[in-house]
Amino acid sequence: MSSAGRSLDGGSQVQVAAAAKGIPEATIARLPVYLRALTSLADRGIDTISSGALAEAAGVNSAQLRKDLSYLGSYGTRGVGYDVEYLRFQIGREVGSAHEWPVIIVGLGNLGTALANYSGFTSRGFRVVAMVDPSPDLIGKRIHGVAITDLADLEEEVARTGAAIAVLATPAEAAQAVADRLVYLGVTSILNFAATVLAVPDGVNVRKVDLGQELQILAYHEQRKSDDVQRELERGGTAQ
Amino acid sequence: MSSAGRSLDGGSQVQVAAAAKGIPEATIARLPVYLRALTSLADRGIDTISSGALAEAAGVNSAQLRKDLSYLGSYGTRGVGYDVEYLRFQIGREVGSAHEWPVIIVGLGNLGTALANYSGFTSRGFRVVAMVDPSPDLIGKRIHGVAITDLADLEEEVARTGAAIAVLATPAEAAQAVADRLVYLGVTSILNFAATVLAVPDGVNVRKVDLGQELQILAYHEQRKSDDVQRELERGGTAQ
DNA sequence: AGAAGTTTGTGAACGGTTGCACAAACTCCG
DNA sequence: CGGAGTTTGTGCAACCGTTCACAAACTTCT
Ligand SMILES: NC(=O)c1ccc[n+]([C@@H]2O[C@H](COP(=O)([O-])OP(=O)(O)OC[C@H]3O[C@@H](n4cnc5c(N)ncnc54)[C@H](O)[C@@H]3O)[C@@H](O)[C@H]2O)c1
Ligand SMILES: NC(=O)c1ccc[n+]([C@@H]2O[C@H](COP(=O)([O-])OP(=O)(O)OC[C@H]3O[C@@H](n4cnc5c(N)ncnc54)[C@H](O)[C@@H]3O)[C@@H](O)[C@H]2O)c1
Repeated sequence: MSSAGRSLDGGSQVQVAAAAKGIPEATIARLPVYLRALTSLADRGIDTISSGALAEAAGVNSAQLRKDLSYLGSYGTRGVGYDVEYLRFQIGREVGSAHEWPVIIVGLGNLGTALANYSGFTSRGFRVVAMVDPSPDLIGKRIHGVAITDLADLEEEVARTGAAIAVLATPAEAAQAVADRLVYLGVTSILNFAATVLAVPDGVNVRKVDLGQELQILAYHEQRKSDDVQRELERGGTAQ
Repeated sequence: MSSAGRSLDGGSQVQVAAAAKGIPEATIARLPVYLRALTSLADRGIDTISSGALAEAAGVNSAQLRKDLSYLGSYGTRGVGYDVEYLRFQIGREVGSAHEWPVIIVGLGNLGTALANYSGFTSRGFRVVAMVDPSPDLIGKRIHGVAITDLADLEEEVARTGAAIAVLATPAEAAQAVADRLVYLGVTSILNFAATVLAVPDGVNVRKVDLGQELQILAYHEQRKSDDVQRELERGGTAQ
């Protein structure tokens, strides 16, 4: 039960909910980066910026930035640039930070607790409205004024808070079962920290964050770097 | 100082160290996923698997899996499949989990501490050999037998441990300065958790993990889901 | 007002990634 | 031993994402 249309994930985090309107997935992934850069600029009192400067702040090519923004509309002025505050508003509206999203965290071990304590959450339009864990040691504890409740009460908590976004920080073995329950309860977005591939029906978006995977990608490149040095030494030493 | 060839990051995590040999970056990003699936299979006593079954476990298309593996060599047997243990060894060798990589963590607040406590680290070929933080409350504390040292001793710690991979979990404001020092000390791979764009010279690989970004991508899709419902209601109500 | 300078928005070319479809290579069974 | 069945490895075509390059639209200066 509950492993219908797949829509799995695996390395490339691309999966669309239904038939998309038009903005490419790659662009969507960059919008938050632009938003952060704009916020930083606004904080420093800058109110107009060119695509070149904003692109540099966001770490992308300026043509790419302009193309990305062009999917949202024509919010710049030729010969001038973009109004920081206005552009921020427009991207924010697109990304959905107009209203505050209620989020439920499942699993409050090492990682889940760190996430719950994280303040950067709030400033980006998310609020942790519920936290559940089966451990008696954790139930009742409060983080930022919200109490941890029993995993058994997951149903009530989701219903009570209306959270559509869940953060999964349980052991890998438990992740799929929890995800199934969440999906059944109407959760349609899951951020998965457990090192496992989640099967969810179509219409549910899953993004995974896998620290081990990231490190292994870095290790691969490290490996190649030392391989190269090795090869160079050999070439120098025993010149064929 | 120290912002030479850029090699920045921004949404799409693609950046190659030098001139790559041949394996596409997209494939490299999936190898750890395959590795994890193979380990899980091996634990369950399965010793042979077809591309179809492995692809399902990894959440990818079977043609893609076969193509990915073909970059490494011909490790399968037609009509049979892949030997789990052998394939695991081969991918592991490629990814660099043959030897254990020393890793230094900078910044041991909420997140850094959670990472340091994380055991899944070790099982994937990484060992936290040093942890530094400027806070007097943290210096001297031990996690898994390793003591937290003063940020001022960063130079000695990197030299002593020979770590080429660093994990950055400092506040965003401090990240660039720490990265500059790390790069100067010879660190060539950085996993960045701070919500900021790092500028590093060519030859240094940066991967970033940004929880806020991930949530905002999910929020975007949530937004569109409710937009769709909205539009449908309107269409039903005031049928033009 | 007109010319020179600046910067956006986008068509078009390019390069990388994915998935199909099928020959080649194997196993199994009669 | 030969034919049926299975599964890999890969050429190829479609797709997606990135970057170049330039006209259009604006500002500024004279
Ligand atoms: N800690 C890290 O830095 C880190 C990094 C990357 C990935 N992860 C992954 O994140 C997950 C959590 O890691 P952690 O270090 O916090 O582990 P942890 O063991 O500290 O915490 C797991 C928590 O989940 C709870 N739990 C157990 N069974 C549950 C269930 N069926 N439903 C809901 N909750 C349940 C436990 O009570 C515990 O509080 C793991 O899958 C881990 O692989 C952790
Ligand atoms: N906690 C999370 O769940 C979470 C999630 C996503 C991103 N982040 C990001 O990760 C980073 C760390 O988050 P956190 O919640 O652990 O913050 P934190 O404030 O709990 O920890 C930051 C740590 O960095 C140390 N530090 C301060 N200045 C430093 C410097 N110059 N060099 C080295 N260390 C320094 C501090 O002493 C502290 O221990 C932040 O950039 C945050 O935005 C955190």
